[in-house]
Amino acid sequence: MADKDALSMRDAALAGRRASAGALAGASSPAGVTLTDVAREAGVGESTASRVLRSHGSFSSKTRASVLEAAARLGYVPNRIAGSLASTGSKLVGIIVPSLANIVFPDLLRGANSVLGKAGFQSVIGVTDYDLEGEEALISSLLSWRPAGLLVAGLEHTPRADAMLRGAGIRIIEMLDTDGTGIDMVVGFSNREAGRAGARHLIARGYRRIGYVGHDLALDLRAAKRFEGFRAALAEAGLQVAGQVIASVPSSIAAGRDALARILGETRDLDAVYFSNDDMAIGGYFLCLSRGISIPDRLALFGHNGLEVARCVPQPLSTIRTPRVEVGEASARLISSDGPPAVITLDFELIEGATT
Amino acid sequence: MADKDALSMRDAALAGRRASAGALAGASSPAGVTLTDVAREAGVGESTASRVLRSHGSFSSKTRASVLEAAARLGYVPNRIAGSLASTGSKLVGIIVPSLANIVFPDLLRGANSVLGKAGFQSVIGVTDYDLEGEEALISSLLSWRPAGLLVAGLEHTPRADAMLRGAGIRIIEMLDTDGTGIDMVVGFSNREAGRAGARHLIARGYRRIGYVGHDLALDLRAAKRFEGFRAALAEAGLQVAGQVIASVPSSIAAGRDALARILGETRDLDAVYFSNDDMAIGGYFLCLSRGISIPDRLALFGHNGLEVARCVPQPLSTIRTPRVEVGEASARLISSDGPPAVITLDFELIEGATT
DNA sequence: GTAGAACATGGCAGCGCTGCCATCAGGACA
DNA sequence: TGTCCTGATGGCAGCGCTGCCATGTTCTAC
Repeated sequence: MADKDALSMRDAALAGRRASAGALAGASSPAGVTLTDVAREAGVGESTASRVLRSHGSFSSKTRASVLEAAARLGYVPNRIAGSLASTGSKLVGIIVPSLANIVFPDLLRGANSVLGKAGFQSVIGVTDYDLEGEEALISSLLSWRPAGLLVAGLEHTPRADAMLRGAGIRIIEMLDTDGTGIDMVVGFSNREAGRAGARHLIARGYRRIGYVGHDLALDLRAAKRFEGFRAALAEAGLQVAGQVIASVPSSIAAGRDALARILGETRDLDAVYFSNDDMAIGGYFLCLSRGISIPDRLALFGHNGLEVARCVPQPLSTIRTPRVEVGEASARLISSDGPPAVITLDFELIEGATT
Repeated sequence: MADKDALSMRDAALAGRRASAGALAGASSPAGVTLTDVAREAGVGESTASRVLRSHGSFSSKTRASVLEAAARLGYVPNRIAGSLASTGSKLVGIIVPSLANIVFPDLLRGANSVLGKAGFQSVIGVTDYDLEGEEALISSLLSWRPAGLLVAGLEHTPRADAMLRGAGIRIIEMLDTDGTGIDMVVGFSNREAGRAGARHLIARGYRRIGYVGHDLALDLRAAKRFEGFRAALAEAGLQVAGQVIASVPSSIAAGRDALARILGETRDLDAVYFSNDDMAIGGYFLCLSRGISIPDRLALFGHNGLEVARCVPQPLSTIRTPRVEVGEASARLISSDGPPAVITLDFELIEGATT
């Protein structure tokens, strides 16, 4: 099927090139065609044309045909700015994420966007770079587009951002974190529990000198919560973090590799390392490969997220698969819901790979 | 100007902080505060309030203070829908990409979004899933928001999409591909040349039985162009593709791993494999690690994109670094440019890793 | 054959803002 | 002292569409 589609697409595309030039030349103005023009051309009233183009209300099939034809002939492109103003409700949905550099957030976006698209919404994105002040500015900016709803990653906001969200009068969905109090709807999982699960897994496998390798926790609040849960679970088992290195840069494979190198230099006899996420862990894994450190015999590695690369390395990484796409999808579905505020907790899954 | 705008808004926002809590309770509706309300509250005319809030035109500093204070007190959120309609020009920019699953496109988005954000634009995204019909629908949908410009990945479109783009009367930037004819502005690099460069590199290193491992070329038109260039360069050297496997799924690490396994089964004595991109190549690399196939002695690998993971594996992948973020940035900068149509070619860089 | 419902349609007032024009107070200048 | 210019301000007509209401028109049931 894919092949056939693609083939016909290609033909279509090629044909288009040739034909396009002449077509629009006839139209008076490029994007300046209004509903009034269409109505006049079709010989009907504005309201009727509007009804036909929105398939809303009643009209005869003859009218329908002539309006549609007129619209096509003029190359009419509806103006949703005007439509939204008139109907006071914009089919836009704002999505705010801290970063696009980590595949986690594109995954989230992907899930949300696919559901939103099908429901006729348009996603407007904002990237905070893990800066809550920036988030505040984005919220204010997005709100000015009078979106139908707002999806925001995380539960932490500045006081003003919080106030704006509460006062916005639209559905607000906070994503990826259930450790805290939400404003309206919350969709995610407990990072604290994820951290505990990782720790318990390592403990159950008999590891006792467990180190932590992380990235900037002051910025990545969810990673900080995992670390918290991780430490708590160690404490419950009478253990403590045997050593830690926290890179002061965003998480990345290179950062994980370098940070593991550092912790191995600083802390003797580690038998396992818990990483703030899979990017970092995979970096650690590569370091071990390079140095010939035997995994998991001499060192066990545990990550978080369940990225594809972590599943595909020769020894699949032990990690926790998080339902990122699903969180996006579920969040998007809530935009048009009218129920009371609620928290939706999706399960994460501990993957017992070959690195523990 | 953009900066000044932002500044005054910010002031307003800050002032609002303090007052908001109590004020909002008093305001009739949460987001229902209009410019008229602010003007009345401040004891000035609408136009004056509008001028102050946009830092546009002249007004006394006393007026400025009272308008800002009134806006803050009422928790005013400007309505850009109305603003855009009145000024016939929205600060929205549409960005259309084929996918979010491959980090290449989030990278592109990231570059574009960072520049656009600073210039006061809001990104509206659309994901086509590599489907040109879907792209057409998205273009039509995005155009209805009367964006200031549209960034689209790729040069190939359906005839209708092509016509819509040409007739939109806004800046259209086609990205990531310069092998073909653009509509307005084009920012990217030659995938064909990238393919040739890869082939020439392998040939120069003495490889002669070179295979190709790719993913669905009917969908990923740029990968197809690379393959084309790759074959052309081989032909110029009197060689041909020694064998090929094209996965009928989107590119992924797993797909690359499996496809390399297949080609090794099907084609004897390959000494190098050119992959459609780094994801696929890294999958191949992991297969070699698992099977103990010595790289590059028994098999050389070459990818495309220069992903982080490819740089961090024990033997850095030989590949071509593509300026994805830069393409996004450059494209975004063109949105507000008013020059004539042009093509901006950014350089890719061949990285001689350890796998060739 | 006719009331009443159900369909079809057009007119028009906004949605909240911006852009243009008109107005008016001062100061510079001859 | 009068003229002109500049700065500061308000009034108001739309931007293009939707929602409501009014006006036919056709159909159905008795």
